[in-house]
Amino acid sequence: MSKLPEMLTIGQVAERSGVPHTALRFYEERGLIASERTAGNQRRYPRSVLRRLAFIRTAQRVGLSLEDVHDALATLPDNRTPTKSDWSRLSTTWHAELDARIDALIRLRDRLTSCIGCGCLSLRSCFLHNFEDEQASDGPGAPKLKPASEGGT
Amino acid sequence: MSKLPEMLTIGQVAERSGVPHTALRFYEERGLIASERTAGNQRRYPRSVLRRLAFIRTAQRVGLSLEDVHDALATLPDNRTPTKSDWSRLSTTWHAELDARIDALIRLRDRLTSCIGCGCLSLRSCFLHNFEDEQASDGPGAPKLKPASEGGT
DNA sequence: CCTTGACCTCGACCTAAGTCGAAGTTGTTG
DNA sequence: CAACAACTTCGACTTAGGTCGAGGTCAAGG
Repeated sequence: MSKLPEMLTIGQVAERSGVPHTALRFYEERGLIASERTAGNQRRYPRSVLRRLAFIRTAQRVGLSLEDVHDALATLPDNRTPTKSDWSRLSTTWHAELDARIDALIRLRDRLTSCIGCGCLSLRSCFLHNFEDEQASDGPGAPKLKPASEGGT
Repeated sequence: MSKLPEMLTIGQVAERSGVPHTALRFYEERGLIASERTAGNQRRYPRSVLRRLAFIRTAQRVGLSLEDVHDALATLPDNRTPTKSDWSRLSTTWHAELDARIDALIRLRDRLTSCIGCGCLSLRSCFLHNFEDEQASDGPGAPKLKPASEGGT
């Protein structure tokens, strides 16, 4: 272990993480990542930012908002590489979130499948037919329409 | 079964579906739903729009874009209540999509779990540690960042 | 007939998650 | 030290998915 540079420039981070430099500044503005500055005001990122970014991107891929991610990352320390227990704490939260999403997707898929498989030409008793009522029974005003992120507490 | 009204006003649809009337007009503009007009230019929706809306909202909940939904719904007939085979065709497509998403989520969850469970305090060999390299090996320029919709062909 | 509420269009505005370009500064290298 | 790539900020722009309000029309009841 000899030449691993301590701090990375924004360009290096962009290349290594696959995240555009514009997005990196954007994430920093949003408080998702942090950097130090050189005497000449240029950003220098610790290597740990790469792990943070991997986490952010992964979370996004599964449909979580940057705000959700921000909240989760807020539990990690800013100024040191996260320890196992830091990650563990975070992971536990996300595990539940992921479970919930997986569950919702599976239920949707299975209902769709069983409806189509059930042979009910009239669609009278099936999911697709009745779904409207389930929706309606949320009551008017209830669905405040955050379609892709019901996990955020 | 006597008094089911043939056509619904936008207000009725909004109430029954839980979708705000503003969104209904928006969806119509986007070609996701359709209406007829009265002599006085007011919208009248067939009851089947409720099923369409249920479908749209459900799809959104699992993270699909309105464009994806639009493409799917384009396979349904505009002018008659969809038959079983109409829905079946659509459902088949979505089944694959849902499977893919479920799979991605499960893999993420399990990797997260095994990392935390593995006891690797150094995080040296685990998912979170190595993930950055996976990301980087997509190559620069590869990730064009549609974080939540990699299913759209 | 007149009121009232539901409806119409249209354009402005909103959040999220960024991108793009201009104009100026830094850092590296011949 | 000059050149040039990489960096800086800032504001304008983008797409998706809508919301809001103004100003006008339609429909139903008294």
